Amino acid sequence: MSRRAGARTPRATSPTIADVAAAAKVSASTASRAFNHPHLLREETVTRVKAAADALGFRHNQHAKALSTGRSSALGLIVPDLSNPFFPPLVHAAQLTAESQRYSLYILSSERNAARERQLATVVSRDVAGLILASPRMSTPHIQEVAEQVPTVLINRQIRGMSSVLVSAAPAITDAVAKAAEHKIAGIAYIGSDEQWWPNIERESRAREEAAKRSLPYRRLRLSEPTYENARKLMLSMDYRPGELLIAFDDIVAHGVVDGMGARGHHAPRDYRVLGCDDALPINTHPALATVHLDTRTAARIAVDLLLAQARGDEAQNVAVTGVYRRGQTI
Amino acid sequence: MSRRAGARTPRATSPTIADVAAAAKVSASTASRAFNHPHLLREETVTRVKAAADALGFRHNQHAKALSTGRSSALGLIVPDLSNPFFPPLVHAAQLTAESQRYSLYILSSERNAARERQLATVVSRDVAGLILASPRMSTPHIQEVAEQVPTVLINRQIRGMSSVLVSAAPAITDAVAKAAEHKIAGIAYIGSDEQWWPNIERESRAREEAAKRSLPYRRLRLSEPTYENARKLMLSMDYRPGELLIAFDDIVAHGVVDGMGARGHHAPRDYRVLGCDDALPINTHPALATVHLDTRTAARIAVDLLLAQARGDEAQNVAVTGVYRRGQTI
DNA sequence: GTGAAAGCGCTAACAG
DNA sequence: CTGTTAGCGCTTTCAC
Repeated sequence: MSRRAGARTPRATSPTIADVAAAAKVSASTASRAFNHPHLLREETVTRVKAAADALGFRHNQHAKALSTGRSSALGLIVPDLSNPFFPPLVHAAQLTAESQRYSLYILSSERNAARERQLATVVSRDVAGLILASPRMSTPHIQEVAEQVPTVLINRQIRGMSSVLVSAAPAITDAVAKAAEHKIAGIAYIGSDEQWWPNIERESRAREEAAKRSLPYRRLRLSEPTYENARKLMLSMDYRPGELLIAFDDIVAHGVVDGMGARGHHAPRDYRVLGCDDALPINTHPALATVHLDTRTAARIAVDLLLAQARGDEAQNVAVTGVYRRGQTI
Repeated sequence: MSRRAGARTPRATSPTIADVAAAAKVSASTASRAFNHPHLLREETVTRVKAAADALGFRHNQHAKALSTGRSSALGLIVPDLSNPFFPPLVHAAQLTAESQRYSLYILSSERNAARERQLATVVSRDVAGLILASPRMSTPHIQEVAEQVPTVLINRQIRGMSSVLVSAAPAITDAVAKAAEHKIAGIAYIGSDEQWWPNIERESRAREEAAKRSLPYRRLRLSEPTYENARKLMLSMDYRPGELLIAFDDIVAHGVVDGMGARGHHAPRDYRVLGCDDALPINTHPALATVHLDTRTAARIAVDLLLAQARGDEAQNVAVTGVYRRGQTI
């Protein structure tokens, strides 16, 4: 690490709406109205004010605006882990949607930690017009506490009376199992963490149901955290059952499975079959992983829309966005 | 997509500092001082005010605070692309560092688009106490324009007079080439985009220099965008040179290289060698990729520190954080 | 040490 | 249609 000195930069002071008003020879309220209620003004006045604003490079002070109106023009989005490739596209879509409605978006990452999640939610709830909790791990009472402070929308979690968007993998898991069952499958295993967390529960339940439906042996293999390394190691030591369909929590786990099994000399789809989930990795692998494609961008858009609707007083709504089975060579 | 109606949630109204003051039987100014200048108060008064605040669940209204003091307690961080695994750890570390200094952090993603980057910077610059531009693609004059509005720190870019943190891969590339040169290498190729963008330039320059230093043939293979698919396709059609060392812009490109070459029947390190960069993928692959590990968390911490220092009036500084060569089976 | 009063930049009644 | 006035919640001189 090396350091080297440099110069300092002077700071300009931004024009206020009073400056704009003066330049346009109107009062501050008229200038304000030109932006917020232009229909109340003569068209010529609006034009003149906006021209003056442009000339001065005026931008609203959002803090003053929020203080005055009592509502912020920012939304908050709390995600468990930006490093999980599931979230960045969701975040990005949320940001674009928010912007298109002239809101900005606070993105916060909770490190998959319920306590920190709650802390972030509490702190930010004071300053935003609404909050989106993506796959939250907080307790239901804590979420309700937050929702009392600020309009809140859930992604991948359901709580009575609250808006939510579920990104559902279950139907696609059913499709994948049907596909796998075109060959002989000896049983089904679900590989994920033990968490009581909606995405995990939904996927595990469906895996179990599919096994029951087909009278296949079912088992659940547990990971302390659903990481590549944990999955790979688990495969190294686990009881190998030829012809089993392994349903992994996500693509990261699935790749750990493939590599761990490979190290033991077992290869999909010859010796076993494996399904991933999310379809969000920046690289492909060989053999191409069968997975579930989840449209998180749509989910994010809907979440923002529901949030804004709720902030306007609309009722809570529940929406499900359904993933689709995406073929690969591992089934 | 299915919808179902639900109930609405009532909203509580937050206590103000006046409420706290009343509860503690002091004036608003005293209550304020208890938080901002406790040393001016009797210890007992501070305790009493804070107790009252806790009892009421008081949280400062950041908008009012920012308006009153003229400075926000939020920082902004603009990254080109959250979906690139290089950035989430950086973002996360920046967030933690900011929080530890009682700042919150606005994260914005520019979609690798210079115009949008500028727009985001302009809009947010009005509302934050400082701005970090990570690997910006904006023109230098545009960056300077932003820096006139708000304290700004650059990551992976250098501009005279501005603070910057460079996450340098070059020394590690030199190490990697040395390692590869323990075997016979027939030449060096750099595979990246054509962009005049610091990370790309730094890596390409070093690759070229290493070739010159060893009197090896050098070539540059161009990608329109540095994606997995582009790299894979390029490998399919490119002029294959046995024993060449391929230095990829990042790990994503490197994996495209490995897969494209694999499809042509060429395998590293037997037929060619390949180096990636970033070491941030959530999965490993076989053969394990030789890469450059970049400590983006440290870089982010330093960036936040420099930013806060600059906001306090310190001079601009330049810091380099150096990546290290990480062994793999592809060299 | 503490309180009273003014003001940050903006919006929203209320007049006219 | 537009200006005047008051006030959002907080900090900060300035008195006491």
